[in-house]
Amino acid sequence: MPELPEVESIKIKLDKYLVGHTIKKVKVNYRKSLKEGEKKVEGGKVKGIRRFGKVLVIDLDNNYSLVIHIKLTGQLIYKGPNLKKAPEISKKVVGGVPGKHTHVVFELDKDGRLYYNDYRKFGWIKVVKTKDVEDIDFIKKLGPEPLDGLTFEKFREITKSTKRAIKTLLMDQSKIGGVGNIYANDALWLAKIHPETPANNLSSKKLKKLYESIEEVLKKGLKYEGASELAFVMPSGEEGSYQDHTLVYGREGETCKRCKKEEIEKKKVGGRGTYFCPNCQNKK
DNA sequence: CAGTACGCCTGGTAGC
DNA sequence: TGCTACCAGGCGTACT
Repeated sequence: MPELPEVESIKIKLDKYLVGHTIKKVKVNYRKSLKEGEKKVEGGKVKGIRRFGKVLVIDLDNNYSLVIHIKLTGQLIYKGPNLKKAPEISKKVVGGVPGKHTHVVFELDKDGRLYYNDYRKFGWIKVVKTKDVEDIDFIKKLGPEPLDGLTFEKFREITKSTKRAIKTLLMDQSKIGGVGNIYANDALWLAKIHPETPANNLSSKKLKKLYESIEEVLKKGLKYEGASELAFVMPSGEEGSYQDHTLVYGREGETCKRCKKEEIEKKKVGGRGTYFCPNCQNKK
């Protein structure tokens, strides 16, 4: 599911394609995706793209911004002059572009288009004044980011303050911003920590290893431009490739890459599918 | 206050 | 084959 590396990969592409374009018209096909205010962005020229955790912000030169959370299956697909050759659109773009899951269409100048697809309709787009972006609830509550601002001291403080399962804590956006299921699973495997270990039971040594592991898996995710499982694609319509390089995520039944002794197990932790090696990641 | 269950959605899949 | 029932999953909300 789109997490920090996936959303950052989208951001990098949007920076390339969108900046300089003017939004001419916005068409909303499904009201829950964009509730109100779309007229306010018409006529605005894209100045830049920002990311806060898993949220994207498109800043315009008319003092308004688009804040976008693509949740599980949202897709932002660009067509226009800044994408020279039309790439092959992944079949993960269910229904096509535009298609039956295209809920919002941004018509741009120079005959460009930005399509918002979302087949499960969990994602949202908000129109807010640029100066108010950091005041919207989701961003205001967001914890520090692993690759930008989360120090080890802060990480230790967060983990020491609760007995919740470490994996659930890693995915709590109000504690740490940007980590979701894929990278939480992989970081815990890399640090050899059982996902259900109470956060405040981890030794300093384990914590340090986990802190470094989170950074490592996120960087690897960025290198491969995110994991295209479910519906993640970049604005070009192309997939990322981290799904081919996950450490444990999605590898139920496969032999552990490290110990080569046990098979990866899957169980629910805090209601989420969780993968781990019962040999490497013991509870001690 | 901290922690958890539920609802939002639809494509995919298991079971018949 | 075709039908139904159920599930995943980020996050807001309601509840304990």
